[in-house]
Amino acid sequence: MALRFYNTLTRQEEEFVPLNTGEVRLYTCGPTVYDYAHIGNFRTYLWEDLLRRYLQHRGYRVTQAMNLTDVDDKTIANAREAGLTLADYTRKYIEAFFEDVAALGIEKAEHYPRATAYIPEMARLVRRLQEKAHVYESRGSLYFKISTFPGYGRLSRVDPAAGAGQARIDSDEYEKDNPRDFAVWKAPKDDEPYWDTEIGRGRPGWHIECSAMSMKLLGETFDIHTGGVDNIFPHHENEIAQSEAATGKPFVRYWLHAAHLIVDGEKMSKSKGNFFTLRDLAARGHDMRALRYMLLSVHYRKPLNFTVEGLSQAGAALGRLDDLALRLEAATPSLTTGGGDLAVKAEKVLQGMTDALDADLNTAGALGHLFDLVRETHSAVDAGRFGERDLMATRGVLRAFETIFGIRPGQRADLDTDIEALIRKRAEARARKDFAAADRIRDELLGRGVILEDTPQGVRWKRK
RNA sequence: GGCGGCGUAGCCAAGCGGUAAGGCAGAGGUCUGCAAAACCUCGAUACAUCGGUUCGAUUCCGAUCGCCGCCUCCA
Repeated sequence: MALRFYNTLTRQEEEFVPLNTGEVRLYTCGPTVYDYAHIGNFRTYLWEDLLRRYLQHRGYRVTQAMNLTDVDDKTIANAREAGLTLADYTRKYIEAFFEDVAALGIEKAEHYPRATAYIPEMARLVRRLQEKAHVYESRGSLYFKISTFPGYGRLSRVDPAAGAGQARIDSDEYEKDNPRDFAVWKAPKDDEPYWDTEIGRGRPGWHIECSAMSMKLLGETFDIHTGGVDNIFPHHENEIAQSEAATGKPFVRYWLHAAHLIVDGEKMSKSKGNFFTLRDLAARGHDMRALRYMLLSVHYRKPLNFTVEGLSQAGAALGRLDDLALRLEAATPSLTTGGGDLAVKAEKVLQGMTDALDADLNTAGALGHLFDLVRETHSAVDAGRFGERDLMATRGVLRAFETIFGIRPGQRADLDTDIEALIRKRAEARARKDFAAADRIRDELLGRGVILEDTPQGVRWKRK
């Protein structure tokens, strides 16, 4: 089966064929570093991580770029408020972003271009647009004239001829010819950072950043560009206009967009008090692995309703995978030869998972197949129908889950030596049938977050 | 107002023309010193509502209701 993605450009699921065989160039819209990223942002970043991992699993070499927008209205305003230079202010949130990325187990992209490091490239792109008469000046700023780009609106399906809706009626942006024309270069102001470039002094517009950096790092036509649905218009529409107007080439072949995360059924917002950063959740003791599992278990194009109950359900589901992995870690096959029924099942499950993920990254479908195998594996081990081949095959499926979903089943912190000593003491107590003493030790360990399970093969432990 | 998405058991969530995967929670049982874990059994005359197309619709079409989003440099 072929890998297929839903392409926003065509509003259809299409077979994925990269420009160069075996290689995928991927641009994922990253954070504006004016504050901590919230879990809605990470829903998107996590899905992009899955996309990257799955492409790799399918044998593609991936080159990914994720921008860090470190100059825009908000970063400038917040830096001023904090009494810091723009660079000092954004550094803090760039560092925080990478801490969060690490906490969630997101693979690093090949490139994290900062907007302020690509100003000359942006100016050059604007220059090209000027040369082709796509840009006009107004009050010292440069605007892209959308009427000069016939394909405008193809991605978002907005009608460039129609007015921009009632929302902007009272805006004072009357210096534009058309309300939907957008700034590619902003006039310098005394109290704002600015750069001297070949097109003069000023700072870049938001959209030009992504066009300039993506084309510089990935080429003027590349394979996949992603972001949240809110980016479809105006950001990505404008990127297409600028890039294709400048180069005369198709900009991006596949546009993929993730639906939003909502909290308790409502849009997340600071005023509603339902706004969570990763740090908020970690501080409340929530498990980042469970969060990762939860955010990945819902198909990326469906709205995801985040609730604390949902997070704990995700933790419980993940716990089942952990339990299986721990059991397999300790397992000795009951049949050194023979068995093999489960190995056959495992092959089918792996195929089922691949088919599901091939179909526009259907993670929920893939997990359904995985849990079929979980149940049947336990069943086979219980029944003693479990051979060497079965063990290998089952471990193989768990490894595939680990590389694709970025979650390692059975992962646990190491035991302290004094906890190990307690576990041994309890085993001795049980051996002499001193169950009262054994239970005391078990309770004590539970209080320290260690759960014990007595199995025919001996004591197993895991962290709560 | 324009454009787009979503509505499946208590909760989460696949499926998208042939009669409802999976997870969590719950009930009963097996196993266990007791637990835990695991396994077995049990759950939607039914997929928001109402029409239509069809031999047949959760799946296609239309309408209605509800929710979410974009149209303002919010993933």
